[in-house]
Amino acid sequence: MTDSAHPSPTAPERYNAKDAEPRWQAAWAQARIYETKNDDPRPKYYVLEMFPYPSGRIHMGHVRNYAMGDVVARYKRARGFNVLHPMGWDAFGLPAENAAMERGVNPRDWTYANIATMRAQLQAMGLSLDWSREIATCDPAYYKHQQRMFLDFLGKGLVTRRTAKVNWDPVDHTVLANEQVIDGRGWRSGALVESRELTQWFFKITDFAQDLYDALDGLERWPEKVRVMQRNWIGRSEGLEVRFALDGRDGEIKVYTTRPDTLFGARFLAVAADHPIAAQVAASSPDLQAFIEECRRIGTAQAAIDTAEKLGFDTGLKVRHPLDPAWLLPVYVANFVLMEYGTGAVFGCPAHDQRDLDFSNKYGLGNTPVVCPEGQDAQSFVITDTAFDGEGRMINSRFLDGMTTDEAFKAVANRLENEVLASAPVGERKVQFRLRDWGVSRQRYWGCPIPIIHCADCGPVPVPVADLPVALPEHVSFDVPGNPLERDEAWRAVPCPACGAPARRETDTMDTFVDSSWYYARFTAPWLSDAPTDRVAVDRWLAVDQYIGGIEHAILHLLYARFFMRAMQATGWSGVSEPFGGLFTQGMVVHETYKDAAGAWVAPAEIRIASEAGERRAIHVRTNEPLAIGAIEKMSKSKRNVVDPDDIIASYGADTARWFMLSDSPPERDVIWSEEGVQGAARFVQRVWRLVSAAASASGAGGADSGLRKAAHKALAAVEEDVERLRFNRCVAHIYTLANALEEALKGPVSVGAADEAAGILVQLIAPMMPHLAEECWRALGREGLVAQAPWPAVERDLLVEDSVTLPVQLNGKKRADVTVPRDADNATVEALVLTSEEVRRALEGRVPRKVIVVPGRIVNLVV
RNA sequence: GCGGGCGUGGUGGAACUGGUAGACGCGCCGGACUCAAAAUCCGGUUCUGGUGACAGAGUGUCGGUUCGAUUCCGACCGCCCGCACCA
Repeated sequence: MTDSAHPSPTAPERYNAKDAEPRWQAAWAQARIYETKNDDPRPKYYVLEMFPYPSGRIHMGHVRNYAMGDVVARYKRARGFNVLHPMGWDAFGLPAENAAMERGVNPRDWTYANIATMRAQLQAMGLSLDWSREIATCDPAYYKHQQRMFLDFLGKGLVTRRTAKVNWDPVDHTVLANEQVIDGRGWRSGALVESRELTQWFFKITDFAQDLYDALDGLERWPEKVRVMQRNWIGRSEGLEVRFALDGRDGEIKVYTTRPDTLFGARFLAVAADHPIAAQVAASSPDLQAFIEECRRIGTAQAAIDTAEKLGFDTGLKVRHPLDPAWLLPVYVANFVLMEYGTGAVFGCPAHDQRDLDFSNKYGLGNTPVVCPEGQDAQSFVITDTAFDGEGRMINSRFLDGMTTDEAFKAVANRLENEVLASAPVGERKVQFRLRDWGVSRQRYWGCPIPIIHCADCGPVPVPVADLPVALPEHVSFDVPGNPLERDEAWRAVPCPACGAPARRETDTMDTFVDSSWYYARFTAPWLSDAPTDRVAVDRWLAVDQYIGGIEHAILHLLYARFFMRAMQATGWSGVSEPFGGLFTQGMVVHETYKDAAGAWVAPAEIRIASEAGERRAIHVRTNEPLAIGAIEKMSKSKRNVVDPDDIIASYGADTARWFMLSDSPPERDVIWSEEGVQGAARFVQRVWRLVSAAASASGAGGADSGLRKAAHKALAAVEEDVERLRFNRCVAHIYTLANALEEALKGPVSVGAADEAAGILVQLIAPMMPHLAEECWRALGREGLVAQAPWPAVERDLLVEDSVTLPVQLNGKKRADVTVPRDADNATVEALVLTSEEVRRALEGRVPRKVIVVPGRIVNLVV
């Protein structure tokens, strides 16, 4: 350091992150200390952050995510675990194709260039990653195994091909899974999705619906919020499927209901617009045909559903009530009935379902209340425009009258299961799920090819395993919209593996969520070329002990991965069914927004913060123009409130960025990135360096050092507890407290031993968060080797126990005094000491306590 | 509408299973060092009254349980998130 104009002989040098960080990164890489061996006998710990899409550059969200994971990895390593902490790239996806279309680059070249940039950025963060296990999902060495598993799943009946109504994204020109449609719009493009009938490959996630639902209860280390979301998405319900016979003609309509108890309240039947019965009637009714088309038109625009009125069309058909063949019910086609759920038909019970009531009131179908709330007089119980959907006693329901809703459910189910219509039971108990099968076909180039060959004679034929991978053709053009694979005749034309006749390859590729559904399993043995997984390795490492990522994957990725593990288990590629034992969803990185007088957004890099009359003001660096400070929002290009990690690392160093990320907010909440906060973190980096330097050169001949030792071990114990629970902001607070104590101690006489011990503990406590600074300090203290390899220090429990304890004394719940008592004094002794205390006697003003409550070690309350 | 969560100083947030509310950081105010700046250090910082020790009030609002409530219960107000014609 020679940049100081007036170097002081006593002032220690400033810590230079720019010099130290690359130096320690090189030292770690050279010692290969983060490379993990599968045969290491120590207990395993698998920590994983959701791998990034190589979009070009890392952003602050990545910094936060990976900083958290790295703290856990480094801490667990110090605690003696064999830690697996790998990194890879979720490398297939549309942005690569968009870049190809806009700039004429090859998607592969674009992706790998981004990977190179982002890998360098992650390395500059000093993450303790095992780069020897790096994988990219666009590598044929990866997706070949995915194709293999696709074929295995197909063999097990877990993959099917069928024609179905699917969500079509007109902007991205591809199909989307149900999970990828948010509020009727594509999750990436934001375009309103359209409904199209296409032949698609599906993963039969519904085969595991019950297990995926039940196993959520066992995921105790997942946020409750995510479990609730998955439960709702799977949407389990128990009910009865009831067959209604058509009157005056052959046929029946199947209805699924969760309320068979209300069957005597039925007033009508309604079927979906695309129900077969509707089509039959429409064949001879142009009016119904027009109505069905109207429903379809409205139905495609999901957003219209909220405002859409309940509309129906009377088909003229009648069905017989299953509990009374003489009772006829009209059949409507209704716009609110979904073909996709249940049987596509419902029976309408207006009194006990709001939607049915609205419909009934509109078409004058009336209602019959059949469930009377407890405590309500049955005679006067009338429904007008608010349906009653609670529980109660059955009324107007013949043999059910007087039963509870539960009893009535069972009674109806039992009777209809034993009633016969056309040689089959009228009713059947069924469990329904909202979850649909996962459509994985995507009409895009930059994805994993589906390993199927279509033959005119043999139909879809699996590609033989020996022929895998089905690799993407390298030279493709994007000058025409759509999937270039469809136009690549040289790639498409292949002989049928079954009969040898000329055939053509499947041109759809797999949803990129397939790629990310098993990468964590691949990390356990990524070098394997002849199989997706090594059973010994995958069974040993999984489940991932701590998975960290954004809440936006609560359903998508986290549900798909749970399915995929089960499918891998069914095909022998894993012995484990749950991929992630512990899940943590971190909050976003947000930032203030700034606008100039003209209303244009101004980036944080272009402003400085000044304070005038005690008020924060934003000033434009170049023009000195005052700027309006706007709302705090998620970092986004459109609001220009983005801070580039590279800039922060260049000016402050990675440790400062990591420390600030971890310090300011609880990790599950959003963190506000602020210039003041970063500067605070940078100040602390220098302060630690100064303190450690001072401790290293301390030469005091002893003194009252037990306070310092206590502070060090208290901080150590507290950090242990909080880092285990990922409460990094509290770890930071404990570390500050220790730094304050050390600084205080170094001002007076202190023993060299105590100062050295406390400084050593301080360095080890910061090491998981600020690894480079910690190494530099470790060396300054004269310790051997790398702090990254040093075992975690042991807490001396004796130091945590105080000999005497100062108890607050309350009078009627208000604190009036402090009284110091021996630690192990019994309640009577404490009471005596308190009552003789001068302070307490003054506060009592001669009154005698009616009651004395002593909570050992905590508090004393006197009631007067 | 249904489900989940949250309301604490100027600010981000602490407070273990009911036991000293505001730890720790940021900001701000005052001071020291300096020709000056940066850096650093010292003191203060919930509100009200008082020079002061101290007194009173205080965790969205109202009520309850308790010796004692940010914490438990009830009602209400506000905010955030998820789902939403699911039969």
